[in-house]
Amino acid sequence: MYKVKEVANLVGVSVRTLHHYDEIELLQPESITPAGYRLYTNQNLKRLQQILFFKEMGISLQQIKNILDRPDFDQLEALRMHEEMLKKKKSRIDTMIQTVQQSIHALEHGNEMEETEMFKGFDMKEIEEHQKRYAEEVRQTYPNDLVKQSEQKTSQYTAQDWKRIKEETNDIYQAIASHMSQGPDDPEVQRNVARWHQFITNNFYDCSIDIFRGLADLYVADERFTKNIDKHKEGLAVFLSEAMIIYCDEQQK
Amino acid sequence: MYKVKEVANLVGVSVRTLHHYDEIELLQPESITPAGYRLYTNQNLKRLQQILFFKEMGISLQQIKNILDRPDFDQLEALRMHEEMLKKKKSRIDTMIQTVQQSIHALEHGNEMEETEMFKGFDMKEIEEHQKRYAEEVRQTYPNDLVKQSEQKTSQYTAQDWKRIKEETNDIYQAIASHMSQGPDDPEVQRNVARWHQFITNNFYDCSIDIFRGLADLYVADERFTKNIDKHKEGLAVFLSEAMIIYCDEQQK
DNA sequence: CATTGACTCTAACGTAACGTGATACTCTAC
DNA sequence: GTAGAGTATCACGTTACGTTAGAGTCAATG
Repeated sequence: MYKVKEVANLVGVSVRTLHHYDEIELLQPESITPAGYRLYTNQNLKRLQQILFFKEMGISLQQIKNILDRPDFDQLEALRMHEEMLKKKKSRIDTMIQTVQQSIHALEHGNEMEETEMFKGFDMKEIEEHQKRYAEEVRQTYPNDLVKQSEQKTSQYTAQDWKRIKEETNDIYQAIASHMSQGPDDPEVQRNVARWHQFITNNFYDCSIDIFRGLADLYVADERFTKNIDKHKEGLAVFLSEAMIIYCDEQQK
Repeated sequence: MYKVKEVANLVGVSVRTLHHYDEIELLQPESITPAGYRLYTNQNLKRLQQILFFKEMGISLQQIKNILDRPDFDQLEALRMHEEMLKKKKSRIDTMIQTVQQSIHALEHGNEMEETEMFKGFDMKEIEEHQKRYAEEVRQTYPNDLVKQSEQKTSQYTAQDWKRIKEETNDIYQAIASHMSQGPDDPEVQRNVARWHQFITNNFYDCSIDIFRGLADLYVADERFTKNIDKHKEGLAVFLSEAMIIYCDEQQK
């Protein structure tokens, strides 16, 4: 069992960082003493290691939380991707070292470098590509059979069907959005989440509770979803996601 | 001559980044078209290269500006330090790669890693040390003879002298602080900056205009100075620095 | 010559991930 | 018993842009 400063020293982060991670429920201590002190275990440290690897990859803390909270999170697979990413970062730094050495050489010999040569290595494109790909893999939640089921159903939809679907979607989202101040476990919010669940099963595919839970993650993990949902109301995606998780917890009692 | 998007593409930064650098006077385009378009030259690109190297070192944009604006900025020396820093970053990533490989190995074989082993490489201490040392070297503005002159003078000061010096310092700072809203070129502000200049010469060392200008840089480049001065009023260090530079420009006309 | 799409500008709000400082309680070594 | 280190919460501040909006500019095209 470790106290907060012990963890901070061991790992090389600040106490404030650990407090922050606790606040956002990214890394919550295993237990709390009567005085309110945080106590961390080896299990916490393992999760913290993963967090730091993901951070090194440039993944946001919210996304890291979503990843680590997934029931099907594959630690070994994640470690392999971390290794790949670190090798890419190393390669980028190697390129930058070459650039700086060529810059030194050019300066010492009064030469001019090509513009494209001057900036080799700074480009974050390759790393950002990797981040994107990883995020893409992480949010690949749909089993193929669901995609097929959905495609089978929707391929027969008329424009009228889509209009109805869009209207009902808006209706449900607005109903949930208008109760954001009541909290995600508000009965009215939960009623509409149930509507949403039923709506997906009626119109797209058989949506089990586990799949619905995965969808909740997706709404915040995939910024395209987040953006789209937040068009109804700022912050709705996070709120809806939380409400869906509460709903799933209730259904699975 | 390049337009803003051309530079952005060549270098791998965003247009917004270049706008931002222009706004804070870190990288100002060589010229502006009648339509207000920014035009960059090869000289701008060279400075941008330096900026990106310093950014890679984790130096703040304000500090980068201070460094690059110094008349005695040594580009070759800076490039050498960039190389050194990049090698340290590479070394850190190598350590992290080893950590992740050992983590994979431990997981595959059902072993437990030592806590200290789990977090090797994450620690930014060595890199932060390097940043600090670099910042230290950058703000080493005092020639040794001034330090000696100051030490010679102040070694004879009594407690009464120090009391008087402290009071006069406070007096000058308060006078300047109370005119911050008037702008750094306000006559009253400039009068007190002259007082400050004379005060340093009277009490510490012969303070030439160039040295005074260097001191102005130091007040914002060295966060210990910044913090100390800002105790009088938030933002006073930056304001005083600007006022001192205006004063020096006036003196050197 | 008008149009259009890409590019450019300024302005301003928003954001993530903490740092920092204040205040008060807790714990442990001396 | 005490002092210093460690712990808690709270809340404001910060950096470095991203993003959006609205409007002007430019060059290719029909």
